[in-house]
Amino acid sequence: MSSGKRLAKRSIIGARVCCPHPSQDGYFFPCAIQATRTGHSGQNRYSVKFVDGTVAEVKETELIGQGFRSIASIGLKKGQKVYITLSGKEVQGIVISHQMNDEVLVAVSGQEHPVLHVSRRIQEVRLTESRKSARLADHDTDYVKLANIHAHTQKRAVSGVIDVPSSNPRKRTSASLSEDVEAMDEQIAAMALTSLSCSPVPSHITRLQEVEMWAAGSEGGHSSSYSSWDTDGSWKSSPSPPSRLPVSAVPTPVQVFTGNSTDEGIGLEEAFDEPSDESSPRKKRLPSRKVYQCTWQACGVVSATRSAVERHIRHAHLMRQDNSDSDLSDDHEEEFYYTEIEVNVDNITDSLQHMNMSTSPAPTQSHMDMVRPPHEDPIYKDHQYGIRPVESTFSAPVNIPQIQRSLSWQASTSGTNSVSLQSQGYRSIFYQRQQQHQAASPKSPTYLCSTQRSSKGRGEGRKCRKVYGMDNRDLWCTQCRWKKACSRSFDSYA
DNA sequence: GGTGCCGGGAG
DNA sequence: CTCCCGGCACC
Repeated sequence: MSSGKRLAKRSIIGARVCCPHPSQDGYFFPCAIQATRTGHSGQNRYSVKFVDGTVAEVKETELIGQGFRSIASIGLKKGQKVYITLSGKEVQGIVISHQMNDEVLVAVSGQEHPVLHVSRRIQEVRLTESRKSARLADHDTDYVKLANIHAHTQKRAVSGVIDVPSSNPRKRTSASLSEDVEAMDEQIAAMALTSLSCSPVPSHITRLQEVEMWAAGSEGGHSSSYSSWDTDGSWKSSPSPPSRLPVSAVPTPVQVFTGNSTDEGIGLEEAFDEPSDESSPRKKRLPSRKVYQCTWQACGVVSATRSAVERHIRHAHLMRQDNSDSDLSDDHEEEFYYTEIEVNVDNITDSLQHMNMSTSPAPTQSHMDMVRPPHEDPIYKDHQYGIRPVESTFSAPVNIPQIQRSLSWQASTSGTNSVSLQSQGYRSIFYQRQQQHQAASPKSPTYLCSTQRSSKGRGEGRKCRKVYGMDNRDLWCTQCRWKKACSRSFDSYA
């Protein structure tokens, strides 16, 4: 944009549009129109330039953007990077599914919160960034780290996958899951690894992977660049911003939201969202506390205590009237149907209110899952892994086998650089948890809620020192570093 | 001896 | 405030 030649006011040249990237099979990427000409058939053809410098000539009908086709006219493939508005902020996400009814399930990831699954109408999904928020900038940072770690692992595919939502996902067999894994690996990984240097966390990447990659990426020496539209309308490309790994962010379960499109009042979004008041430098250090959300399909009831949510699940979903006075049933089945949410104390009141409003039991309470015995749940079969994902209302559960695969390749590829330090720190948590849960019960979940420390005697929880070791003191929570009461709860669940 | 963390001090 | 650490109670 320094040609000095002034473009006509309405010139299409330079317009930001999106079109399928020639080397990214069907995935739409932002690009800028460089030139236009009229083809033989009278149809306009456009020369566009992508972020990565790729120039392609495309037909007018391939362009998505103002004056061209609208996003609503296309089908979004899973893995497509998109932007949506979440609580008034624009966030990056990855398409998990684009349903026939034009509903798009998007996985959004942030710094101090789990991966969110957000549903949006196709019209509300954008292929390009419409504005740059501080929050989004942070996301960019994280995603660059992901790109870094991908590069570090010599482009080995992250074995994450988006589970194809089916009418009844629970009936899917392990075999079909595995097939999906294989089928999607190539596609998704290719997108994540190649020109998508600023790609968001692929939704299919489990929380574990995500954390590990974050951790690993923060030390990444690989200079991947990230690009975005600058305010002057030109592409800006810069080296990876300094990493700001949220070390203190304890892995928390994937959160699933059946968020409506109005962007209002989703509890976790409140915590996720940053208040306009940025004046306090200590914002990110706000103490947080945990609430417990029922993950039974279409429920989402939030309780302040674990026992409360367990009671809710036991009575409302498991239809158990027995054990009414104990916190857990004999088989602890209710443990699988809630998840822990960490919210800032400042936000918690609002969060709870909002969550109760926006994720209150949906009218689909009569879901067929209620009549399906738990042992038919494929998820149950995966408990051998000791990892229990939260199920999505949109039937896009995290795929368990991937976690295993991820662990294995992470283990085999770590140690090539300083990356391994932090990722190992996190990995150890999960390994230890796995072992503990396996020992405790074959059904024991991993992503489990930490106990409130106050209810446990001192030393019963697992602290940063134990988890990370003295060598990784920088991974400890601040409290532990200061020899104060650990602010994290590595639940020993024993 | 290792660990978790209270209490208190320095800046 | 943040950051650090002596020292104590547990294990």
